[in-house]
Amino acid sequence: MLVSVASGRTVRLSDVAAVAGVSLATASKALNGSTRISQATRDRVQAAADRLDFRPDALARSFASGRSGIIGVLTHRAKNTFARPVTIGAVLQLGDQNQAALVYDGDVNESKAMAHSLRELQARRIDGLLVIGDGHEHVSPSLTHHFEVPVTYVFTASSDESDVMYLPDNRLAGRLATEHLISGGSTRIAHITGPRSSIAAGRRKEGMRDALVDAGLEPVGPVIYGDWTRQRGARSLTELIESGAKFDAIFCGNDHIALGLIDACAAAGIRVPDDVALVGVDNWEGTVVDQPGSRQLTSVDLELMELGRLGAASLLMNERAPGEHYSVPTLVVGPSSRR
Amino acid sequence: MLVSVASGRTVRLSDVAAVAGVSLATASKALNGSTRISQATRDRVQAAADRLDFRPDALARSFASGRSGIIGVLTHRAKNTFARPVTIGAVLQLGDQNQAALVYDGDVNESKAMAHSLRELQARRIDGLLVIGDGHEHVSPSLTHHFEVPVTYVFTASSDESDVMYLPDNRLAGRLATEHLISGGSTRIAHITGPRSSIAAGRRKEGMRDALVDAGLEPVGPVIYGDWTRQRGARSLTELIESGAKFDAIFCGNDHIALGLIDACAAAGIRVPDDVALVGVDNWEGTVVDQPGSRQLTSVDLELMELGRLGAASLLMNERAPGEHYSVPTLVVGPSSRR
DNA sequence: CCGCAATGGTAAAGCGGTTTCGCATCTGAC
DNA sequence: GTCAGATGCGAAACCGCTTTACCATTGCGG
Repeated sequence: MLVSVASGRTVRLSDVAAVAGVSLATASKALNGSTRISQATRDRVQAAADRLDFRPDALARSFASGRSGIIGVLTHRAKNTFARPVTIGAVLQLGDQNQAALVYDGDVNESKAMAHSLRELQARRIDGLLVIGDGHEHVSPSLTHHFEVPVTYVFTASSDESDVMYLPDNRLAGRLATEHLISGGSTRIAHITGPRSSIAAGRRKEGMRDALVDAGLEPVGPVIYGDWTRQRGARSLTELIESGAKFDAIFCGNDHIALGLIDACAAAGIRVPDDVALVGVDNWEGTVVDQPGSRQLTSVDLELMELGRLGAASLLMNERAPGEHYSVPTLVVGPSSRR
Repeated sequence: MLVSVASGRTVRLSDVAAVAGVSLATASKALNGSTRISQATRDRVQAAADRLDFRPDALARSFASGRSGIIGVLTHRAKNTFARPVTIGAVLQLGDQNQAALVYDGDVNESKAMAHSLRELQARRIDGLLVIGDGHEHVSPSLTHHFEVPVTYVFTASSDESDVMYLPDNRLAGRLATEHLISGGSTRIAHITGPRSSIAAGRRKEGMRDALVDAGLEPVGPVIYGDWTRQRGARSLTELIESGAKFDAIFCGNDHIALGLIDACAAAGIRVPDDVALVGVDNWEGTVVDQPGSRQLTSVDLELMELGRLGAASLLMNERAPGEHYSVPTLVVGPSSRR
């Protein structure tokens, strides 16, 4: 129905060679892109291969050529983090390129389990390694020198700046959010975000500042640092108000904070978006299923799945530029900023 | 820091054999579990292997033994569905068992792309195939006869009942939700759910009925079928009220419907949970990040990641029981039912 | 025409293990 | 003391393809 499975025995390269009337080696070269073979022969072999429905035994091919077709993936607590869409993206991209993924989950800080994973990966003759972090909160120790194959860091920075890294463009995210608020008419924009130690938070703030400068606006109130949770977001509102700042919009470091602010505003009688427009980051409402009508927030989507895809694809490229590369965030508009 | 990588060249079995003073064949047999080898020799070889830090080249081993160490995974639109946690669980489980995952994403209904994926998988000499569906809405066509390796269906039923299937226990989910409402004091429980065609919806309803029967209660009002969306959930409330039913709780087929009902109740001046207690299914609020305080709903978590793990693990078992197997759902209590 | 380079193709050597098969050696029974 | 059977080990085949020699043509300039 779906596929007429090959009848009987599997077709070997030797069969193709026999049918085409050439030697094994010639057949191999004809099918792979070697020069030093006439076009006529190449066509003949190709025809024979097509007719026999030849599919090379990937395992044997790997073995002979030294490439396993397997990419190692090291995730940092993939279970309950934002790394999940990244991992999904990476795995799908690898599949698109016919590469298998050997995924080890662990905690970068548990060096014992980590060591075990690393050794397992080394033994597997993987063709490349993808290290998937947990956002851009900190810097991860570089593992590159442990491997002879390309290593890419996704969703985390490596301690070695010459490593290949793929990160969400947090700075641009901050800019997009802020520009959106400005274009909606806001002129007094405050900022409530995650921990001061978070690199991502820092970059988002920079992006906000860029946008403000471009628009000739001044920041309003102190930047309120906290953690990424809903409750903390709610409490931060009080803090912001007590600072005496007068604001008509808040750029929230992430969606949880923004949701906390929605609660807090409701409690304080502040109308959203009429009195205060809110924008968050992560688009986590859209992460699972994006159904119209289920959205509360305007948010910047960091395109994490795309990030995973980019990172995975980088491993198979010939020319790999060191340093940071970015996925491009997109703005998703919801009721919290729509006036 | 993390690992002191083996110095210099990789250790081959021949090295081990040389050090142990035995032949290649003997070394191989000693390390794998062959009988016909003396315990003394076995120990000697093992010691040598340990000392040299020998790790067999997985690729060569695969090639010789015929097992690739790769499991094929066929997902149905993994991008934007509930299949994502299932896929993550499967991939992590495979990693735990040192198996690589070759993931192809597609639409089961697009037979052309599907055929391509299947052929690719067949060529890869995969050791098993995991078919990941998109819930238990319909029945998927069985692919088992296309492969000579074990095939497991996860998160979907196969058209062949003798296939190995892993599904969420939707019936138990319905029972858990209903029993929770009953234990909270509700006696008049209505039901608003997804499409009549959905197998999952049907089972959840059955589970609800089981619990009602056990408690000596009668169903209240007609079962309202619709789709799984928030808006539709909201509209269904009107429909339920117009039916004339008097209810003090609603078991919602999923969380989106439940969220729609929360909106609709608020608009209609019905207090949740005081006037009407609500329970949903999916626990999608907890799917991304479960932070205290960010929860609105009581919901039954279908444990989809665990489901993926179970399915993946089944491929490597020796004895595979045909038919349906279940992951056990858990109840997560939130404000929507807490009185 | 001869020699050399370029070209098309083949035979054979891996790749790094596992597994079969056969030869020793050792054991124990008669 | 012999001989059958069990046991331990090593030589060699093998998995299916890639790749590196190397040989045989052909083409061309001198």
